[in-house]
Amino acid sequence: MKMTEGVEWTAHACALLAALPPGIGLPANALAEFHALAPAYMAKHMQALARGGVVESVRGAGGGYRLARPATDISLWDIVEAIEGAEPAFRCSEIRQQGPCVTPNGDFRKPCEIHSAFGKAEMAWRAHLKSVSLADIATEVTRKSSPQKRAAVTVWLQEKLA
Amino acid sequence: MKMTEGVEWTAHACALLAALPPGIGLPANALAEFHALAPAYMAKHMQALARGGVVESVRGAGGGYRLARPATDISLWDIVEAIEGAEPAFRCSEIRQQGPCVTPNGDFRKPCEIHSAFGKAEMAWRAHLKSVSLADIATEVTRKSSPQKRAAVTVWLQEKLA
DNA sequence: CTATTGCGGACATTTAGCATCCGGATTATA
DNA sequence: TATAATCCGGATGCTAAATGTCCGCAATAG
Ligand code: FES
Ligand code: FES
Repeated sequence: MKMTEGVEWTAHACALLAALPPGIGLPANALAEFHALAPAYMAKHMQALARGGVVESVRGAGGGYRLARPATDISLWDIVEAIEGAEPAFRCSEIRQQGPCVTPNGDFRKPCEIHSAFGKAEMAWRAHLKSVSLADIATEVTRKSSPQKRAAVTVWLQEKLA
Repeated sequence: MKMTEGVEWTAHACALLAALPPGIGLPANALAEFHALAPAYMAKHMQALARGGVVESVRGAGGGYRLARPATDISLWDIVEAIEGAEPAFRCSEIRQQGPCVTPNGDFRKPCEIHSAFGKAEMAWRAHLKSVSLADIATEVTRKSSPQKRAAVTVWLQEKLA
């Protein structure tokens, strides 16, 4: 039950993009640099985000990644889905259909109780992630950060966007 | 984000134990046989359940595993915790403390928004699993199974408990 | 004493995650 | 038009974890 590191990486990257003026983006290299992450691997993750429709890519000089939608319309679940896929963590291999006591006319149309319990738990998890938007996160992070921090970020951004 | 197969294996094994008369158990071999699972690996998982306090082990001839508590007091989360551990799936490596814009007096006592959002989602997931007991599952499974199936299980159990 | 059973460690195999690199395509800019 | 910046997808290697087996030891019932 471990989530890929890439989720933390890309969630923070998206939070940074969400703090930018709408339509403005950053190249993958800059997004990696901002959190001191491996640039090549970050690039891979950003490609996955683009395939998942969370960000848009702009190729060529001056290009980069920007949010594909307003930050209010992007949830943490969208990011998880793009990076990890939509497969449930609990994978049922229908072991109830195996063994010495399976009856030939066994009725397996009804879902397994265990399977559905885990399914519902996972839906609760997803629902919570869907309820948190990038805008929520970006505003909270900005509100909580010190003036020095904000200034440092502004300077860095001006250099990167120049 | 994948859960170990062992959770499905042991959850079904515990459901079987919950259907037995209180205090009665089965050896790991029988639990594996019932769902046609790899006996040696099932034994490993049952040891983990015992370490986690979900089942009790009885050594020696005629021994085996039985539930450590009434089935109403054992939840699916107890099983997940015993097999997978209590570590959250989302592991924050505090990447916000890295990069060119971190201020020396950065205040990282406040939790990261992203981190806490994932933490809350995971708590919702656990809460749902904690709300489902083995007794719930065992009664539902028994209720839904056909008379032939119940008869086959009874015969098999008599052979194993003899 | 012997057969049964759980316990823990060692070990091998397979799979998934982490990370890098490269060639090709696209585009702004000089 | 030439050049540099940038994304894209695939190939590749490395590491960690999950999967699965085996063995010797300890406990216990008969
Ligand atoms: S058969 Fe897969 S969870 Fe029950
Ligand atoms: S620093 Fe780890 S989730 Fe924000």
